[in-house]
Amino acid sequence: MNATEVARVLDEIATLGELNGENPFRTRAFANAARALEASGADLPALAAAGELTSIKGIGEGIAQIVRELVQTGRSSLYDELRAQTPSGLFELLKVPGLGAKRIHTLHAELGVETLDALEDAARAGRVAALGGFGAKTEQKLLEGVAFVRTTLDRRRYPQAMDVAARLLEWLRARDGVQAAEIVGALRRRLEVVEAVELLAASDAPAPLLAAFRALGAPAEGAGADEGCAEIRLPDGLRATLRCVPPRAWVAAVVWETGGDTHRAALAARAAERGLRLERDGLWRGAAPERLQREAELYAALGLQYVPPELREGLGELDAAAAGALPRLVELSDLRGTFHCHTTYSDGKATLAEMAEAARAKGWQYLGIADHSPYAAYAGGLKPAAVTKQHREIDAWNREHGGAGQGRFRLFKGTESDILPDGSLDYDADVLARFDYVVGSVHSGFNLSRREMTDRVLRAIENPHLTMLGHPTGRLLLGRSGFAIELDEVIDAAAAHGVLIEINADPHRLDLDWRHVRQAAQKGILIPVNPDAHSTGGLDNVAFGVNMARKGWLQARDVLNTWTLEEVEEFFAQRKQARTR
DNA sequence: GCCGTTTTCGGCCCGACTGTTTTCAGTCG
Repeated sequence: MNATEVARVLDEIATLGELNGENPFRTRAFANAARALEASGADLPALAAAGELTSIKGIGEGIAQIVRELVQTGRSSLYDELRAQTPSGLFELLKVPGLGAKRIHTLHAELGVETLDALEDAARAGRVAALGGFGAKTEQKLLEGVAFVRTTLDRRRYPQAMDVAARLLEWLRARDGVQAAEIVGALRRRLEVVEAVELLAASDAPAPLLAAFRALGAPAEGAGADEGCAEIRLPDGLRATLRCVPPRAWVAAVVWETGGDTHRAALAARAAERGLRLERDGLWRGAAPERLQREAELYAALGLQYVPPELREGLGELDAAAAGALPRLVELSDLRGTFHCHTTYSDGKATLAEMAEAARAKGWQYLGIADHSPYAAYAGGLKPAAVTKQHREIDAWNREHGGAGQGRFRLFKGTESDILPDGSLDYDADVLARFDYVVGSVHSGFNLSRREMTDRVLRAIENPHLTMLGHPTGRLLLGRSGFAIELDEVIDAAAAHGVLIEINADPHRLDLDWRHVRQAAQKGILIPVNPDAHSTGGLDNVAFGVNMARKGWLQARDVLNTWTLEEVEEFFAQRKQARTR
C-alpha cells in the first residue's frame, strides 16, 4: 500500500472510532496521522523497513504499527475489527446535516437507529424528540436532512464519476469486437454532478459485450427492456449504462448520446428542416445514411459549427453555431497561474516554497497565495504579524527564485479575507492595502435571510480593497446547498465595481456555478479559475474549474489567469492604485 | 493516540451558532 491508500484507511479508522463513541482525541490522532501521511508523500515501505515511520510528525509507535501492518499485508486488524462491529448504514447517517458522530452514537444506542430509513421512522414517530439533548426542532431538521441525503445517494461529483468511467472505458476498449468506445452523456458534457456513467460502444457483436457488462454490477432498478443497452448498479451504488451500436451508426450515436435532451431535440428539428432525419442510428437522407467520420461532419451537414460537448445543453449553442459565432473556449493549457491557494501559514498542507515549486513545475508564470484571515480561526487565519512574516518570505522567494526576463516566475501576495457578518472585510484597511489582491469569502453565518446575505456581500463588493469574490454561494456539491443570496444583484454590483468573481475549482464547490458564469462574463466580469488548493496536488483542481469556464462559454481572455505575468501585474497595480488613493 | 515538556501527564484549532437547556453539548467551518 502506498501513502495515500494507508492514509485512507487511517481516516476511516478515525470515522469508525467516532461512530463507536471512542475518545475523540484518539480518533483525531488517526485523522491527523492520515493527513500527515498524505502530506508527507513518504516512501512508506522504505520508512517502515528502516523503522523510521515515527519520524513523520503525527505518527507515534501505536499508529506506526498499524501502518507497518498495512504496508506489509495490505490489511489492518484494527480496521477489520471496527468495520465488523459498525453497521454500514451509520456512514450514510454521517452525511445528514446536523448529525455528527456523537448524536449518531446516541441514536444508535438508544433507539437502535442504523439506517436513514430507521432514522426517518423514529423521527416521524416522535421518538427522536423524546431523547435527551434532542428536541422537536432537531427532529424536524433531521427529517429534512434525510430527504436531502436521499437526493445525493445515487449521484456523484465529476471526479469520482470520471474515475469510474475511465476504468470502465479501459475495460471496454480491451474487449474483443469493440471497434470504438466513448464516455457519453452528462459526464462527457462535464456536468459537475451526474446520476450515471454512460458509455457507448461500436460493435457488430453486442450480445456478449452487454452480458459481460451486466456482470459488473446488479441490474439497475427500472431498467427498460432495450436490447441494445445494459443498465446496471455498480457495487458502489452508481448507475452505469452501456449502449452498443453498429459501427456504421457510431458518429450519430455519439452525438445522440452526448447531447442533453434539448440539444438533441434541436438537432433533430434542424435536420428535419433540411430534409434529413437524425436518430441514434444515423443521419438519414431518405433511406440512405450520410457517411460520417467525425462529429464535426454531422454538425457541418446541418450547417453548424462543431459544438464542443460542454456546450450541448440546449442554451442557444445551435443558434450560435449556425451563425458561426461559437466562442473559442478557454483550455487548461491557456492557464499561466492562479490566485487562491493556501499554505501551512493557515490550513494548507504544503509550505509556501512547496506550493511555489509545484506551480513553477506546471510551467506557470505566477502563483497567488491567499491564506485565511483571522476571523477564520478554525483554519488558522493569519494575524497581521504573520502576514508580515509571509510577505517577507514571498519577497525573499521572489528575489531568490523569481528570475528575470524569459521564464520569470512570481509569487503574488493575496489573502482570503473573510466577509464578516456585517459585510466588512477581515483585517484593517492598512493591512488590506499591503496585499497585491484580496479574495473575499463568506465562511460563517450562513443562515442570514436572503436579503441580509445579499446586502452583506454587496457591501463587501463596494469595499475598494476587494479584488475578487470567493465561492459566492458557499455550496458543497452533494453536501450542502449554498446560502440564500440574490446572485443577479451580486453580479450586477460586481460588474459595476470592477470586482472579479472566481470559479472556485474545488470539485466539491465549483462555485460560481457555470450557469451564472456566462451571465457574469456577459456583463464584463473577469473570471479567475481558482483551485482553492490546500496542497500541491490541489493545484490540479484548476482542470475542474476550466470545465466550468467552458460550460460558461468563456474564452481565454475572460479568465484572468490566462493573462501573462506582465498583464496580471499591471492589472493588480492599477487596482491597487485605485483602492489606496 | 500523539506530542511536548514546567519531560511520563495533560492538553489536543477555536469560536459562533443552534437548540436544548437554565448553563451547556453538539455541530460546523
